[in-house]
Amino acid sequence: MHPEEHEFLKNYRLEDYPRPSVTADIAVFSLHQEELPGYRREPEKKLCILLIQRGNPPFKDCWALPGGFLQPGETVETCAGRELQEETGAEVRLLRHIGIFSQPERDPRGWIISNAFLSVLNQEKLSQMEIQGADDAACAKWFDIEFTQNVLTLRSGEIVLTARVKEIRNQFDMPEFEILESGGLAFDHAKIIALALRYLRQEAREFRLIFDFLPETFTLTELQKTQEAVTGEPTLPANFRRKISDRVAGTEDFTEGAGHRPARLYRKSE
Amino acid sequence: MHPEEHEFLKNYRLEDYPRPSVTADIAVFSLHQEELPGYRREPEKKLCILLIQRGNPPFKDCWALPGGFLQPGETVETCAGRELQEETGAEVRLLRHIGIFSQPERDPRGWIISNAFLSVLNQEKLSQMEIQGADDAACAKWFDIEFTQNVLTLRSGEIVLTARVKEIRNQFDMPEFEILESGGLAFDHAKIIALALRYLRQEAREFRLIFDFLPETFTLTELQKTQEAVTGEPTLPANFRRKISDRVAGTEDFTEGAGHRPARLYRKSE
DNA sequence: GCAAAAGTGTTAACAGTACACCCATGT
DNA sequence: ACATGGGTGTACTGTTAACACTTTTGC
Repeated sequence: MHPEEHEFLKNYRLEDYPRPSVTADIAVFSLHQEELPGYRREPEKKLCILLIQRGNPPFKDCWALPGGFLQPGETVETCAGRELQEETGAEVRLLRHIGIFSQPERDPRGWIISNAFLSVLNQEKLSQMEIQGADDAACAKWFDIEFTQNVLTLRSGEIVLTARVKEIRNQFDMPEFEILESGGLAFDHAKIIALALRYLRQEAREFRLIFDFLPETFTLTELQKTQEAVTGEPTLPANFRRKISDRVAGTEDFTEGAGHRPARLYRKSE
Repeated sequence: MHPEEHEFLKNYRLEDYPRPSVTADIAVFSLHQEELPGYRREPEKKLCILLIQRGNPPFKDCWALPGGFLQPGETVETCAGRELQEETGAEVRLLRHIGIFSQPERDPRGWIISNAFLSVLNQEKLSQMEIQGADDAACAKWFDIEFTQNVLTLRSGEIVLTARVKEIRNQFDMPEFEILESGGLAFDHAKIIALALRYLRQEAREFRLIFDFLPETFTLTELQKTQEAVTGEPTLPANFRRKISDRVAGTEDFTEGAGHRPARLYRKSE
């Protein structure tokens, strides 16, 4: 650095200008298995999302996405990874930045802008996982997701959260969701969830991100059911197999004891 | 709001925690016409980007994307729109958020995180436009863009800026560009430009964002040449016309005096 | 006439859809 | 035996790429 530059920087005071607080909020998706009657039947897979019940105002007792404040020395990605790891105890392998939410009045505490991330947790880890209580001892739960005709429904046992949204374009033609009605969800998190879900579904239709729900090796039917659970659209098995064929590599292992012909196990290729 | 919540908020001090400065930086693209010899020839279109020469340290005299600090009461989108409008004098109709850059050491002035945006300026306005000097009286120029084999070359008259980059995935599998070499570009702006360009090309291949380079009505050949200039890939006219046919609506107007058969003018449909 | 762009038609290759069919297994 | 998922083949349809060809203008 030139001496001139050094001199300039010494006199430069970022603190003289107002600054916002910055957070990372993460929409973490996973799959929830539901056993079906009949010893041969494959369990049904359902898409679910992790939410945390707020222990403090604002939006006390409402449900919110896991997340937290950006700290000095970290990037927004590492912040998202750290917060999620603290919350779930699981290693975070995948993040996607899906938007930034900076409406001035979005948080009653003041000027707080949120980086929204998408993540996917391996189903295997999910079942082993003990969800850690957050720092403020609030409780965390996985909610099954339904999202049709602009109505988002989240269910966890007795708890049912719903939100009605509308897909719009802002003044700069950017795609956004507007909240028409929201019950039980904190802040603008219904918007974030809707956006994350739209992103995830788009990716899953193009055979991306679906591998991250499953263990290292899997059967093609498991992979297909995963795609169907995420997108909400059924596929014909024969066609799915052909389209996926150059994205997977077969192993020499097969499933056993399933009451039907053994299935070859595959892994992601490339 | 409950009285309890109100009480809590009164005692809550966001200022007690460290906060970063937040900026919006915009990669604005447009087309630059180049006349060709022969009275019948269509002028060649070249993709270009607006850069501003920094008048102050850090990176004094280097070239940077237009942008500025987020101010209280605005969203990052309106900040980007405002900064760009101040810089170019033109109305900003389109923005896309393409990423957030928050490496702690990215700006020597301190903790500054940047929201990267993509925008497109109508070619018509570009030719009328007098580029305004920035507040710090630095100069702004349009640079022609080349980006092949991971080498980014920006040219404006005598000035040539080059950067060598590499597309990588970070620890969370997020796509990123790493700067291997960068001459004359400030901060990490080579990364941002590479990411914006990749995004723009992807969109243009799928017939999006290309309309924003042109006036309300245009000929199909102009639209095709626009797509080719952006993606860097040639197309066969007959095939282009078929694929675009349901995204445009024909008008009753035709071009005149071009030295060849008149072309129908179209507008974007839907 | 001629060069340039405007615009239409044709074909072969390819990808996507729907469906029929056989295989292998545990109870 | 049979229900269930594993897996292959095939006919049909729509999309895409490549190329040939005609039209219309200004000089």
